[in-house]
Amino acid sequence: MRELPLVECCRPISGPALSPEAAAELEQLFKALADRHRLQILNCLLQADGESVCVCDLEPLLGVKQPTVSHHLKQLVEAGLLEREKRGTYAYYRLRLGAIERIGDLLATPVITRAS
Amino acid sequence: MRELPLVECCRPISGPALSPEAAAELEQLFKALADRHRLQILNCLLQADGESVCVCDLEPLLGVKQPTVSHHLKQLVEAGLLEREKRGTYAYYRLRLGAIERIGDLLATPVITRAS
DNA sequence: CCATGGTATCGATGGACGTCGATGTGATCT
DNA sequence: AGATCACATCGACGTCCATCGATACCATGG
Repeated sequence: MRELPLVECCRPISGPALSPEAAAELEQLFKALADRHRLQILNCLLQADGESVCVCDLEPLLGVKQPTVSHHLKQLVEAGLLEREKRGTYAYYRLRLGAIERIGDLLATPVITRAS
Repeated sequence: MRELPLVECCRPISGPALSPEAAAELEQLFKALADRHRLQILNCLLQADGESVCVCDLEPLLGVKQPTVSHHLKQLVEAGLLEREKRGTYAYYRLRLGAIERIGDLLATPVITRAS
């Protein structure tokens, strides 16, 4: 039979544990970041200093075909990280303000870390 | 034929663009975070305030079977986020110092963001 | 030394995801 | 209007991954 272990295990999870719903939400955000091509897109947009970038320029940078680029851009938009703007036949994408900072905040605040 | 677009697109990518290798490395880290159960494990360990937690206590918390818990813990160890310590028949896991902070740093430093 | 209990590993299965050719859509130009 | 170009969507294919039952491993207890 089990008695008290050497160290107190995961206490009754007092306080604001990460709820399954909140965990699923965070999961979605990190999934959007968990792809090398999407990371390169974000890096490119960050270097663009807030300016917009069109799809045609990302294709040679990433080394994938155009449908794949569009696919990744859509993922990032749906994750709330990018904004889309159409000018003529071109589609321009830019970072949503504070998107990256929001991620950093999530790691530094009670959402994932302890309560205090 | 293409002429100059309305806004200068992704400039010749001057400076420290995220290399494919660096992007792949970052991808691995975010993949480790892109799962609700692994996020709950991290949250639990953060609440444990640096103390260790054994597998048996995570099983009911996550609502998955023991092999699945071990699988996720292994993922987190391989990602460099957790450390494993065996005491008797129990296996205890704890956060590697500065693991979470390192993630935050990645988002705030030139690795992903612009050079300056 | 055998039984037991906690964990790790293996193998199979079902679902999610990245990729790209083909096609659709909408705007620009002649 | 027809042609062309940029981009989005669709459908299919291959691969990766989370999950869990079965089993192996290992330390402890009787």
